Amino acid sequence: MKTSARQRGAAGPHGALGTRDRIVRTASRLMQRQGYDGTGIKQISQEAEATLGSVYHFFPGGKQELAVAAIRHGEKEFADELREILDGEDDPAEAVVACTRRLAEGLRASDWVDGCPVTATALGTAGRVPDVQRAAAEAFAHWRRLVFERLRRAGLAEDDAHDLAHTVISTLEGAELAAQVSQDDRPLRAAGRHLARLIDLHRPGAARS
Amino acid sequence: MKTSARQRGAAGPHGALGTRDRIVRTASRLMQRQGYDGTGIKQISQEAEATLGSVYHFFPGGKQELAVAAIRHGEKEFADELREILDGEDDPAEAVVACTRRLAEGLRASDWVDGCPVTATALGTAGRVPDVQRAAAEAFAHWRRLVFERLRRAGLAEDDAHDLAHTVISTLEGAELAAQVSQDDRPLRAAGRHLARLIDLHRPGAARS
DNA sequence: TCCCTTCTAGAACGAACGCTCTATCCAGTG
DNA sequence: CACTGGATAGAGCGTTCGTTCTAGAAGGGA
Repeated sequence: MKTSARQRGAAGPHGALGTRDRIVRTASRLMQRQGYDGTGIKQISQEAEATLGSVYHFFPGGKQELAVAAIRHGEKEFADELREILDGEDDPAEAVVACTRRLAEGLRASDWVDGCPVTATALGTAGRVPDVQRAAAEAFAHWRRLVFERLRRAGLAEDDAHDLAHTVISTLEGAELAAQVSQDDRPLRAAGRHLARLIDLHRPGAARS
Repeated sequence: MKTSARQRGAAGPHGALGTRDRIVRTASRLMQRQGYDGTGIKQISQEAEATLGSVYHFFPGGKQELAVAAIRHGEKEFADELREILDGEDDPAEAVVACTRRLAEGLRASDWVDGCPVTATALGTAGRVPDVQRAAAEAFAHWRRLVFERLRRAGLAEDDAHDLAHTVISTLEGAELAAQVSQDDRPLRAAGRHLARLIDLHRPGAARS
């Protein structure tokens, strides 16, 4: 362990994380709430209990490189959660409903402030920062693949699973967004019910319309 | 007409609009692409061919008041489009598919830059600017009501229409977002197919699962 | 004619922005 | 001990931010 001996108080709200990790996590959290342009490097360095020098030491590419790292961090975090929930239920439809519940819990617990960690960062930079947009696209693709594999494991046909994975991710994102803006979890609950019904419709042996 | 005689060249890309209208439209368009924090008052005034004095004359509340006006403008614009599309098809499921097609066309035409006019503005200010968030929530509610009324007109039960309106708006928003980030209209096409199937399921006389 | 309101015009302010730069600290190596 | 290189520290750069302020220009009513 190279840097741990150098932690000053070792306390603070950041545990025993290295400086780089603290910066990335703080950047991810702040950009999730305030977007790319709304989050300053100095604010990140302060809340991460790092200094400006450290930020530019670890991210010579500046704010853009930091934003990419923040998006990738958010992507992995949500991917882990998604995997856990999807694998925690026997029925794929119930698993998706559990996802909507988890998203609603997270939103409510943060007073409707912490939405999708990728959306807010990516949306404010639409096209202006190609690296950020590419990282965001990869995040969506990754999450979609997790849903796709879960649906395949439940026996759905490849084409059906592929299309449904698209709609599951889109609807989760949109419902989380609508819930956040409306400060109301009804969009997420409706999304859960409807996605479950869509998945059931494509289960092997289910009645096709 | 009070101000029209005062238009300078009357030319420019803004037609014969009044100064206030030019400012609102420009603000809406810029915030749609760059978000709230990414869009400066000076940029708005320049692109609107107005001056800072004019901006603060019409919007004494400053950037926040201007953002609220921009969101309301975007809301009305999309509401008109939505109403037109929903009324343009006999079948409600086909109408929703037409919506996804229109969204895809708009995105592609702008090189995947112009997404939802409300989302980008509202997301960057999550909770920080209550007026903006309230305006965004009203926009979503308004669009949802349009879908709800269309579904009711097609004979759906009130509860079904209510829940479906939620999911239609959420999924349209999410799929537009995913399409924009991925620069690919597949999310919107999948969303259209699945939403249509959901609506068909709830048509009066349709087989219930 | 003069005044008043409405609207246009842009200089100027303090604050914050992203970023660069130099200086310092410390563990490891010889 | 001196030297090295990763990491920390923050003053300061030029620019832009949102906002304020004063001045002027264009009709309408007296």
